[in-house]
Amino acid sequence: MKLSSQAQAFVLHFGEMGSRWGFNRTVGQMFALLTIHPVPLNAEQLAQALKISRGNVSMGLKELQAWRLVELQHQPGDRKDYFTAAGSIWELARTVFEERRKRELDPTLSLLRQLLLNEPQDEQDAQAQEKIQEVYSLLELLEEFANTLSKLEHDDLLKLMKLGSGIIKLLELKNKMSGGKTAPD
Amino acid sequence: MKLSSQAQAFVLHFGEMGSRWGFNRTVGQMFALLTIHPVPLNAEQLAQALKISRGNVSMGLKELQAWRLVELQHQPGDRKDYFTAAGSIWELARTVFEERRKRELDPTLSLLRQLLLNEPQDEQDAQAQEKIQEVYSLLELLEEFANTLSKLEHDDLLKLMKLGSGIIKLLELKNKMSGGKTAPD
DNA sequence: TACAATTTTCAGAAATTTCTGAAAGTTAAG
DNA sequence: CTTAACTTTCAGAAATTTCTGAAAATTGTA
Repeated sequence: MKLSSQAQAFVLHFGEMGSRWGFNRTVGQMFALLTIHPVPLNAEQLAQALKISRGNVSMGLKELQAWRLVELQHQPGDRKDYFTAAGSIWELARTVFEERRKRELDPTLSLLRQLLLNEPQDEQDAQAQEKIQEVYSLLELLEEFANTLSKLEHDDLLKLMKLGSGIIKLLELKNKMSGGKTAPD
Repeated sequence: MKLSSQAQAFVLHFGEMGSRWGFNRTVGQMFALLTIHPVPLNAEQLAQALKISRGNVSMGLKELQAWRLVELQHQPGDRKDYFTAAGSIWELARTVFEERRKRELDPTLSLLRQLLLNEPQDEQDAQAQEKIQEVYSLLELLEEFANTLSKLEHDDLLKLMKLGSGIIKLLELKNKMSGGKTAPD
């Protein structure tokens, strides 16, 4: 398990970025390594390549599985578990996007929904309630939009992302066609 | 500085979510409080309301200013600095979105660009290079898309986000207009 | 200029997160 | 059933992050 210098730099960087993306350094490194490495790796190999303990690898793999980012495989005649990144780069990106939406948006939506059920007790509460409603509406819209993007076919998503400022023209176009009313769901 | 029970819950929750959104607990709480509170607050009030030290408030405010999420104000005849959330909920959301793009995407794009300059030294390097190129292309596209969204007028953004699955029809429409050809569904 | 009000800094303390490695658990094969 | 190969767990150690509070710096006012 000798890493090419390119792979090495890639792996270390994803370790450092890890915390910004929702996991810790070693989990980030493991994910990067499994993504860039052409063939599946077992826990021993991961531990050796990243110079971390066997136990740490086990915990990291558990987390990556919870994120649905890695896939377990078996090699005939070998009892060890082998792992690879779960799918293409695009599929991985989608998965990260979806998991982050779940972790970053859902708990907040759920709490705010809860708070909005309470009857405001006084003027102060009522003011807070208003703000909470605003935040809730925005996050809900964001969640739905993220959902829509998640469900798009690869081709459509690509097209959309490549539109650039052309997106404005398209929105105008739509306005003309439908006379200004928003699409049904 | 007594918080309504609603505000209390809101603030505590944003503290807990803080780390997922890129800041720590107290910074998250401070942001939530400044967002939900109807009038500007000074450092002393923040410290008291959140039961944290004055020094911690100072550091937190510095960070929130780096994120461009709070605004400094002065009250006539009072030497203290007063702070509020920088703009409406929508403006704040945009700012968080942009800052996170900067922190989560830019450093990686920059590293990958760097790596792609290196001539692969061997077969292994070449394989890694290919993966790196794939990741780079995707993140670059994502960055551009995020940029496009950032620059949209509020109205257009709202329209886009509300499109739901209508977005597919719009993409088809665009296809027809520009003579592109893809099989209809 | 001197002073008092306020903010910032930062060394060390406290809290939290991550990591290790030995022990316990699991599983396939004989 | 037994054993050996492997994986998981988890208590405590190590590393990292966050927080405090006293001292230093800054700033407006007289």
